[in-house]
Amino acid sequence: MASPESNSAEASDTRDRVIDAAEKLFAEQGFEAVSLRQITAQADVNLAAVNYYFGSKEGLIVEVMARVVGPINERRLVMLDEAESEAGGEAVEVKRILEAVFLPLMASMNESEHSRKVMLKLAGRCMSETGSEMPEVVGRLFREVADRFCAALSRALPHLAEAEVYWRMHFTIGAMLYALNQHETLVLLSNGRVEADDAEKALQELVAFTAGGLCAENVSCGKGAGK
Amino acid sequence: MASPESNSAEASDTRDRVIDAAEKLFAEQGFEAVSLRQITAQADVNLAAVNYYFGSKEGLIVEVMARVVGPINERRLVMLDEAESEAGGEAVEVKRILEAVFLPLMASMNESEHSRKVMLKLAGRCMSETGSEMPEVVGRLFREVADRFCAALSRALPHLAEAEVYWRMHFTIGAMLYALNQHETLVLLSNGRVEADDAEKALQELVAFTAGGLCAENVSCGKGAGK
DNA sequence: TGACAATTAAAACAAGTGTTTTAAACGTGT
DNA sequence: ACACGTTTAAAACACTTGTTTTAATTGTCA
Repeated sequence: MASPESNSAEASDTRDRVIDAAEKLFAEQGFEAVSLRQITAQADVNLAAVNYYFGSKEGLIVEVMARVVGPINERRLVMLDEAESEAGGEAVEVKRILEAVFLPLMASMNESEHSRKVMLKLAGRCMSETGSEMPEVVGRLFREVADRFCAALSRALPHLAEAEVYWRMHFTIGAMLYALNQHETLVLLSNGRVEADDAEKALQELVAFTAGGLCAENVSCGKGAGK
Repeated sequence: MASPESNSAEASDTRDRVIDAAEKLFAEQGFEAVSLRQITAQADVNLAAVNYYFGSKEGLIVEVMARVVGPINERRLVMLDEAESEAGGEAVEVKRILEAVFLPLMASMNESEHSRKVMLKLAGRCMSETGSEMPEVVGRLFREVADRFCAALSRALPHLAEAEVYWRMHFTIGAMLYALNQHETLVLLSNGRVEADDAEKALQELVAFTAGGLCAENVSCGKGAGK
């Protein structure tokens, strides 16, 4: 009768193995595409363990996402705090805001060996899936960071109307997620001119592009202005 | 024995109804999430009709995608052709290249009444789904346009290395698709500061942002340059 | 009208899903 | 050593999926 979820301190071997396997498989194939039987087979664990430990498949998804995205968002807020206190009362410059968004994600990719592509695709997937495919609980994990960074951007870009800040922040997220999610597509499409696994370069390009987009005053650019 | 797919000229009522229903449902819920029973019920048609006319579910997906995305890509190429011939031998300016990418999509949203959100979500979905969820045939629909626009951008942005053009084009696509796919999220997140269904404004903001990103030389911007 | 093909309809199929149930094994504290 | 709660194991359940099969119906041309 007692729920196994209540004892959080005790480490169950099979419980962790389930989460590890789920993280890997979710990253590779998406939440819906992966079956509990795949997960439990990968974890070398009985099928019923998932419903025993997590209540349901959705419960497992929430657990996995929280473990992956929680630390990243924490570090994002820390970096933004640091930048804001360094700036005193002044607005933080756009470049630093963007780095506070991107760096923690990139860093967590380099932490563990296998986590590189896992985190990458998982993070990308977590927002490319819409509505019903994505438990609302997971969405809530991002609400706080989104609000904080929106406020910071508004201060850094006072020449933009409030709605424009939201638009551009939206585009920024899209650029980042698509870059993560479809990285292989880029490597393939560029015929090797873009190297795989060059996280350094990716971050550099991403910051350059999104900063340029966020700070843009108008669209006149390159060869002469429009007629 | 004869395959019904061979007679393309004849218009079968139920065949069209299946495609219409599938387009709507795929747009709302994604390719995998929609079952053939949902589609045939919506179309008021027998279940077996799908396999009869399209061979399989994947065959139906290809048909739907081709019908939606084909005309859009054709118009994109036409607009790029026009811009290039207008420019003579000169490079087309970035703003016009971007409009050639975005305008046909926006325009097709305003064509038919119901197609607004349908096309929107469908187009967004067509690239946010990765690998196995997306038949390779559909991906091929975009190969030609991608190559043409990459070449145009390379000419318009000669100061960028080739790899950088690919990176930034990638980010551009990401911004566009995310804007389409997660538009409701933006409306919600902005607390009404961003209005729904304002395609005009969306295009304007998208062009401004992506042009700024594509043309960016460096990331110094806003309040003072980085330390 | 009769025959033959194209189309629609209904039912069944085989496989896979998440979940639940029922037992067995394990570990721990008395 | 015994009993009790926790954890694993195996099977079954109820349901949905895409696909096939089998029949009935329709339409068209000779």
